[in-house]
Amino acid sequence: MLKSATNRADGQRHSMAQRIERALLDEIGTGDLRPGQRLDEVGLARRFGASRTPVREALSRLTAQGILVQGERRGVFVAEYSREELSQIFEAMHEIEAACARIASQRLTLLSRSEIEAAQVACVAAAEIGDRSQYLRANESFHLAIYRATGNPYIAEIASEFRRRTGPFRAKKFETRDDLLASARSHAELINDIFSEDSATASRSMRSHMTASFLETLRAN
Amino acid sequence: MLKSATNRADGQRHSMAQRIERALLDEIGTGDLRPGQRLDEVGLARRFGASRTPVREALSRLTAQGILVQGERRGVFVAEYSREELSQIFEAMHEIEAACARIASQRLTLLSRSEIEAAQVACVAAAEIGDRSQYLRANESFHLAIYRATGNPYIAEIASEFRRRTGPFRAKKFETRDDLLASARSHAELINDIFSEDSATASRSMRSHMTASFLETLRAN
DNA sequence: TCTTTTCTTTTTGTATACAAAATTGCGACA
DNA sequence: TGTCGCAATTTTGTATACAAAAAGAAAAGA
Repeated sequence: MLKSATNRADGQRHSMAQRIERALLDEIGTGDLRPGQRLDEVGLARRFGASRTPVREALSRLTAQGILVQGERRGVFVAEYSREELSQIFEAMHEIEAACARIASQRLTLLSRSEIEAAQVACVAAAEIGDRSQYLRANESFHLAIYRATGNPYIAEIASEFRRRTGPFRAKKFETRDDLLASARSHAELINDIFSEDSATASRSMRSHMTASFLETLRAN
Repeated sequence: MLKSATNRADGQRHSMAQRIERALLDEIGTGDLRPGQRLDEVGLARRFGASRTPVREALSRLTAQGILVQGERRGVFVAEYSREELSQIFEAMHEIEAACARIASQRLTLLSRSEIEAAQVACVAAAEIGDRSQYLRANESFHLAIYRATGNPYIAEIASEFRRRTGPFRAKKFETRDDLLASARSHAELINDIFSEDSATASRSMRSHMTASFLETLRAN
């Protein structure tokens, strides 16, 4: 097989290892790969038409990010969390999200306002037609827009990482169209409070949004 | 060469890749490897008496953690930050540290209190004899003890990561014995405020500690 | 002398081979 | 029937080989 960093039709110039990492991240995010599932190196290599080397690199990086965990004995698994662990992760996520909301509310620009609003429009649209996977994407854009609005890529990256890690668990709570609509309504309040440019209000509002999200997630898992 | 996950005299059972990762992390933390320095795969392989494969794995994981960065063109480098980037990183670190202090103050146990106190004793001892590298280690233990006191390994891990990332920059501000003593005195106040078990006080105190640390770091870099 | 082109060397990404552990399955023996 | 031990298989970690791409150096032309 040729070296993989080839020019692709889509113009992307990723290496095979990066492509595999992306693909796995995506499958985990959408819940396609379930927490606790074992990832077999040779199996993945066959699936992606590559050798074990780039698969190994992808798995290693995902492990370093906490998306995957190395089993005590054998194999790499999609990270799986107990109730206790989930609430610890959400506690940490609470803190980061609240900090993002606070900072974002202090640094809002016309651009970031419109990015957040645009994402919210997409959320409402997806919720109204009841398209779950479209809503998941729009919801992610919405939160990423808030992270970007902090103007701080480092805290934004941490927040995104937690979002990726909790993705498969949060995804479970969106079942019915009403779930989506309720989430979108919660966004609306959040936007109001962040756009108020009062950092304490923004932070408090994000905390309440996250608490609600957490409770629903716990119920669904 | 034999497979590397051998039983070692020190009882450690790390793979070669893990050992290389640790070693590099250590050298970066102590400032032995400078920000901006290029890490050559074959050179490292020779240095560690291994092949490129485990070196590659270590570099890949450190890159995923943001300790190293992939240069646009060629090579992996120790992450190097501009003034602007440094202040963004410290802003994020502020938030995490403040959250840790707040949570820790709410969840103090006898064990975590004594761990923090023990680390502080070591800090004072190192500062008094003016042993820089010993102080660096004791200081790290001190902050790790606070992170552990949160009872939340996830937020503790984020905090540790930021500490590792900023290590080479913070290290520069400890030059004279007086620098060490001043830092140790700052710790003492911090301990008081965290042990007061008033979360707002603890958080505020950590913010002021971090702000001071940041300003000194900026001056030194 | 400066630019452009071509050749050489280095570097990077991947494939494959192999050896050491660990796991599993099987059979012997109690 | 249960369990202990041993061989077969799988899995993991590392070494090595190789090909593509990029960087660097040297040579040719203006």
